[in-house]
Amino acid sequence: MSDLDLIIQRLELHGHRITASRKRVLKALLDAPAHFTVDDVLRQANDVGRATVFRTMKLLQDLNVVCRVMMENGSLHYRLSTSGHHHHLVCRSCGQVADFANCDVSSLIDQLARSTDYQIEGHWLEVYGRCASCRASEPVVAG
Amino acid sequence: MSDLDLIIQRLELHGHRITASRKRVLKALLDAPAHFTVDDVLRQANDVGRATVFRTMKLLQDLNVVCRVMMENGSLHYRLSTSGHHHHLVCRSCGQVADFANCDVSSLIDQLARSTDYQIEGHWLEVYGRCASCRASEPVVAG
DNA sequence: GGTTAACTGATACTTAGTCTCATGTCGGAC
DNA sequence: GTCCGACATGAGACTAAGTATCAGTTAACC
Repeated sequence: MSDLDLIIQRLELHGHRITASRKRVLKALLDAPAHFTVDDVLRQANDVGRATVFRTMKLLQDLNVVCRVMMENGSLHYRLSTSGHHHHLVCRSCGQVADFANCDVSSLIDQLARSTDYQIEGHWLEVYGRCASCRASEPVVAG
Repeated sequence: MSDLDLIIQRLELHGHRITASRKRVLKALLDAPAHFTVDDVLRQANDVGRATVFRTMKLLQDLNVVCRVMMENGSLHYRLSTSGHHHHLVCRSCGQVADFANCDVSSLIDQLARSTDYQIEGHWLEVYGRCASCRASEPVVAG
């Protein structure tokens, strides 16, 4: 079963219709590079209306088909979502994104819950750095 | 020395001019509640131009006078910045924001650096939950 | 094939922020 | 004290990202 079929199945399972526009958006996503903007999808699936692309992206977020990556400049990118809860490690130089799921924030969370009297229910973590290949090609400035 | 004077000093120190518009923006910030949007500042300092308010807010970010808080709905709020590096704990019910600086993400960072071959240079963490008073007034639904 | 609720797309609108450029003004030099 | 240039301002046009509206279309179930 292809990735496309799997996503379609998930849509059906949640009572959403499989329409031509949705299929076109899905194909655009699956053909896209590792991360992309809504605008990239609009250009790729250029016969699908703007509003529909936005609606579809939101739907796919709700179904955990895609997730959002906050780039360091504040712009939002999207990415096919592999696992459930995970975070992103974004390369400042080339923009490459790596996922990580071993999110060891739980001890911090426990500590916070005790010290602040908040009941902690969620968190959003993005990590920025430079990937191996960028480090190799742009040697660190002596300091 | 007042908070206003301290900020003005910091502006001067970095070679920025102290203008009437900047002072009006600063007063609006200091009078504002714990967190606010650029729009709130615009309304408060309503004789200062839109572009100037945005420019001033950016300048104050660069000088670490204010910091940005990402609300869970994706909208950006601002907040007078107390310490240096810190994170926010946002109440989902009332929007109250608490700072925390004991950011114990370093072990996670070390772990990530080893496993991913990225050189980690920064991170952005926001934590969401419910504050003590909201928990008291809205008892948890049985489940 | 008919029905209908869900979906679509054109378009107008909103929000958040940037760009441009003519005009204004801070503050150091004299 | 006033001169002057670089810095700052504000009006308004523009951009980007997303939402709202609504008449028309269509998938899915019978």
